[in-house]
Amino acid sequence: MTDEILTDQVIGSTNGIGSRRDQIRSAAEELFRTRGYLATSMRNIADKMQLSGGGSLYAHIAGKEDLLWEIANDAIDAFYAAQNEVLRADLPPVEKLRAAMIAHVKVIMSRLDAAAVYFDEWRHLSDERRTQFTTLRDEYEKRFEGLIHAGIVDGALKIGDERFAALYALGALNAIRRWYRPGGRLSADQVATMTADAVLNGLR
Amino acid sequence: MTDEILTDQVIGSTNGIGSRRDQIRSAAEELFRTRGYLATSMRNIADKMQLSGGGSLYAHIAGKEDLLWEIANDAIDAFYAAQNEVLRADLPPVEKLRAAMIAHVKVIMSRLDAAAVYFDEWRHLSDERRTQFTTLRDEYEKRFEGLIHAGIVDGALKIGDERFAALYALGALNAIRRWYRPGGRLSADQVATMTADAVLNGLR
DNA sequence: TACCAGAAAACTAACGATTGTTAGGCCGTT
DNA sequence: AACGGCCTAACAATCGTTAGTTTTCTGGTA
Repeated sequence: MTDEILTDQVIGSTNGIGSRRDQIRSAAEELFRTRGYLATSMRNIADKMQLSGGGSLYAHIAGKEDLLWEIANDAIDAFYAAQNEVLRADLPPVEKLRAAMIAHVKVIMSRLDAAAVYFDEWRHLSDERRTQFTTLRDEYEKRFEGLIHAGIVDGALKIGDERFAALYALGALNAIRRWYRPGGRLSADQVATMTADAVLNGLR
Repeated sequence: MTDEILTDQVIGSTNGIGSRRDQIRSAAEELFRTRGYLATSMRNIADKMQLSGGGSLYAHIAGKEDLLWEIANDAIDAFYAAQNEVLRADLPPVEKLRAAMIAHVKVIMSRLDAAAVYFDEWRHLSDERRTQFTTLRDEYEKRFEGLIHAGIVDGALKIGDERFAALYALGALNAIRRWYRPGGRLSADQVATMTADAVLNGLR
């Protein structure tokens, strides 16, 4: 959003493997998902980076919560970007809803670590940041609900309760992160289409 | 299981409002859901009980993790009890599956705090207890999958992938705990039947 | 009813461990 | 020489838990 952040991102991406800071954030992402934010210590992150003490990390970051905050924003950006692309497309209402659901699920499957922060660990953000986060997330979900509304108006969806339909749809989609793992029996494409179709059939 | 425990339960239930130990467990349940297990200190629990220090709790309990363990088992027992009642009934396959889904959702809605432990906080159990927990939970979900299998064999469900169907169904049902609150616009009965029907229609 | 002994519950202070974070020094590269 | 990256040690705060003491409750005796 700000010039500051944009500058950081450009500088950080000058070498191929990602800046040291990005590496730290990746390590934190995985630990935050597998153990949880509070159960992950700075020394755990340092261990994963093969550093011998949590203090070494502070040459690159300002604090533990900053990592959580950056990951949460990363996830939000990914969901918005995928959704915006769908919203720009010229499709009939139900097709657009289906595309949005598939896009949503694909973000989850391609970013399982960040998704864990987006769905669970965000509550450990500071008060101010937590409010910012939920505001953006609620807006995202509201746009999703708008697509369902359009589908009902269009007549393709017969479900009566719009609010329930949105909660049900997002709940069913988000649950994927609990069991999907890359390299499993079903491909990401298969999981995405099967899930989106199951939700759509459920609302018809 | 042991005489000890049975005696405790009998003694603990002699007064109307529940034993002090039960009150502590209730307070812990709510805090574990709203803040998370690791973010809840013994002093937080004591505060909620209007006690002036975490030490006071140890006249009634052996340790913090015991609270988590008891709540997790409580939740497991509730799910099993509801499922067993359905399994005993003499119903056609799809009706039985539908009844099991409704029963499952109703346990979640009537025990939101315990459900949070069942779905999220259990991972902070000790290694041994965590293994015991997941074993029981997996068995419960396997029985659920059996009902879906029966529905497919019966011909009422047309979904091809049995494993996916089970994961989708449970995921959609479990998501309810994220937004349902007692006293809301929709009654528990409405939410239960609407959700079960949406899932069934999705698998047909 | 008044009393008292024993138990149960709660209070307070302290413990060792772990937490996030800081500061100062060391080493290799530029 | 200067800098970035890492190491080590230490800090204050907070954690679960323990121990010792005091308060409160309970039930039987006078």
